[in-house]
Amino acid sequence: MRLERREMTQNSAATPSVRVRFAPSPTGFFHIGSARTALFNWLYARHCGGTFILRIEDTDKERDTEEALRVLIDGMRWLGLDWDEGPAVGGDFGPYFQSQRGDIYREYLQKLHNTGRAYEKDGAVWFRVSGKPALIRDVIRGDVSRLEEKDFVIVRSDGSPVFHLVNVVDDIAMRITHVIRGEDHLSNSSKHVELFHAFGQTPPIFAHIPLILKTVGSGKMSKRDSGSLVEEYRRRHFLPEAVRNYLCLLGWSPKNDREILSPSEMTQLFELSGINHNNARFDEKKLAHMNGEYVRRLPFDDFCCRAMPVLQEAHFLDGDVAADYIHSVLRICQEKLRGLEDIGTFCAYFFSENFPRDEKSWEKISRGGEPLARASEFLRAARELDEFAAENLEALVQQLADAHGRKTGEYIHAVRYAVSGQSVGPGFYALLQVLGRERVCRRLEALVKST
RNA sequence: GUCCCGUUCGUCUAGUCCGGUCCAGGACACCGGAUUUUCAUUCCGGCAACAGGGGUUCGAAUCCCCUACGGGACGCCA
Repeated sequence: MRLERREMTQNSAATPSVRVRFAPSPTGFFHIGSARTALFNWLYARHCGGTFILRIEDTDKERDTEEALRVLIDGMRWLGLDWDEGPAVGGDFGPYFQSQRGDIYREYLQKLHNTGRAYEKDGAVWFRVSGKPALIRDVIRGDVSRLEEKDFVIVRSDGSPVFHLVNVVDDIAMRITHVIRGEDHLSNSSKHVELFHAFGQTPPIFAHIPLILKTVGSGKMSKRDSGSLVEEYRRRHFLPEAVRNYLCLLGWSPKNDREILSPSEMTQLFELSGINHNNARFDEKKLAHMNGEYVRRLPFDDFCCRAMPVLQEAHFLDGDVAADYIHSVLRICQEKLRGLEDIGTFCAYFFSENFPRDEKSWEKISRGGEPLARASEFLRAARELDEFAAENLEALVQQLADAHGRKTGEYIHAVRYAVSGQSVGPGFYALLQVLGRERVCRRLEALVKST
């Protein structure tokens, strides 16, 4: 795979190898919008056989960067966005933390002083603009011209360099070919283009991607909005591949009506020119739907591996639970789950006698018949059954229904509620078989006696 | 206020560059039906959009202009 990519770049000899970067500042959160920016950079690098760089813009000393960096790195890894250069992996253009690049910034700043483009005022260093409109070459928007009218600060009076300067210097020093970032930076880009020219450099190609808007209300999504943080989905046991898949479809489309895409399909089809121009509203329901689809499609073994931590977290496995039993439960539940986070409520009655009961379903069942009577009839018959297996149970319910002139559904509803407290769940007969005769009869007895 | 970007079903989008095959396709959500057990699974069906107005053209969702609306940026934040 790696070799193939290298070959591809060599074949398109005229274009230098693509180098893109994701340059977050560690704030302690990994915003879903940042994640998508990272994803688009990653996809483009992988598509072109280029290099994906992770650069940490940690110029704010106030924050607890240790912990904040962890959130970022964990989030990136969780989403499967591996970087070729950056923290933990190194590279030829480091260091990859801006807090460690002071000498490089001073060196570049000197160039601006030498050419008269930088001057001091009020203790800060200012950049002298050219007075001409900057041309922003953007693969998504086309050419955008913008006049940067006023000089701006590039080094604060406390000596620390400003974002605009370090961003451009790093992009030059790291030989970035494409700057893929949020549209909120489009207006900044005229400043950056001016700086590139002042350093005697051709600016990189820009790709300003549309923003992600709040689900309801106006404005872009912020970290305060529900569902806006990557770590939240991780905590809720969403599958990272589902989150990644949803994110790549927000502002980009493979143009063939396909939605579930494997990573290799994604990287193969991804093009910057195919990115939309307009902002997209975030839709948690669609994400949840996609997550459910991924969960149901998981190979069973894989599903088990991912479900185990969820069972543990719900304390379902605190006692001694046989591995076979767990597997049987998971086997019948997988096809019905909307997401791993539902396991807590969906599977509780398999592991505890102290499971929640949905009173509303009971009322509904009671309105339509006499569930207690059906439960008693079933209980008597179930005790006598030779073998407590799905086929036998199905035959038994059919017999009861025939004998009493009732619908099988009446027995099923009553018994399901008695043993699970729910009106929904896995296939009924499989459910009983997995629970086993002893547990089923005990729960039926409890219900019949209690009323 | 100034500058920049945008505008197809409620939402994400295909179609726009290269005008006719689009009385606009897919998906989520919603509504209905089927699976003679439910359902949150699966299958089938339904609802629903080219922001408005002017051009150009035999013909415009697609090209041009204006208006309206939405978004972003205007920091010694990043």
